[in-house]
Amino acid sequence: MQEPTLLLLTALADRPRHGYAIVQEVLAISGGRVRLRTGTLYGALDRLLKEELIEIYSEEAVDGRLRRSYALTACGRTTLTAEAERLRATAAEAQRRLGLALRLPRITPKGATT
Amino acid sequence: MQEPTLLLLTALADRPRHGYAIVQEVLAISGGRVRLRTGTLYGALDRLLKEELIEIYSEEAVDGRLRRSYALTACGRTTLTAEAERLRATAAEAQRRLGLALRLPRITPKGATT
DNA sequence: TGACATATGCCGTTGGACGACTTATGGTGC
DNA sequence: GCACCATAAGTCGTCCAACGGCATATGTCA
Repeated sequence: MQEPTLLLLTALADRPRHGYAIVQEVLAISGGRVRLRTGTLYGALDRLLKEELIEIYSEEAVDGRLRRSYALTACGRTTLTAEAERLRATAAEAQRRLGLALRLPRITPKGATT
Repeated sequence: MQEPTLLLLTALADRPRHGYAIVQEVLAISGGRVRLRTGTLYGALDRLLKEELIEIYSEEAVDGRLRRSYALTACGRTTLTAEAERLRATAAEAQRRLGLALRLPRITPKGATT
């Protein structure tokens, strides 16, 4: 699972949200770093609905325009929990290894002037 | 940055490694979950060389066959550090939100028999 | 009136990951 | 002696998630 998808699920973790609110929430979660494109958003929503990780929570007509809100399914919650744990472990291992780094002699293959 | 790439950089975080050793290391780091295909590996190595996140550390001829080993550059190390921190923060936020989950009434949009 | 936020959605492109394949050596077991 | 697996490096075509751009519509504020 890639970051945009994971952030999307995270945005639904505390409560259901509609499309535009998801974009705002992902922006907040990621500290302004990830601005979901609507192409990514609705593509991902369709995919996640198909995979039954999310479901339509409500459909209201606001000014004759459909407003859908989406929620995590139980399966989606389980998946997000697992993904978050996997991510945490991967990040921890990377940080551990960065700390372990050996101070190796720097070989300069092309005879660069060091 | 996607997971395979991040794991590849992580595999180089403690010391230089050649291609096959990277595959083994990524397998270990990920707890047997991620088996890098050689297509992914050499594609990523080429890309990361171009981006100067990694460099060729040594080239020895073993039995007339070239064996290259790759190392993180300073830039690669910085990037990996940043990516790991970003990942850690994302995972933490997901876990926090999973804990925050509201117990909302379950709306069953299609009149499903609960 | 024009700009911007809110809000939903489609479509074509791109790029990273993937699966399958090739080549080569050395060791282990039958 | 031969088959099979581990080690080792690499290519190529495909696929799909993400992306950028676009269309559409309403409400609000200057």
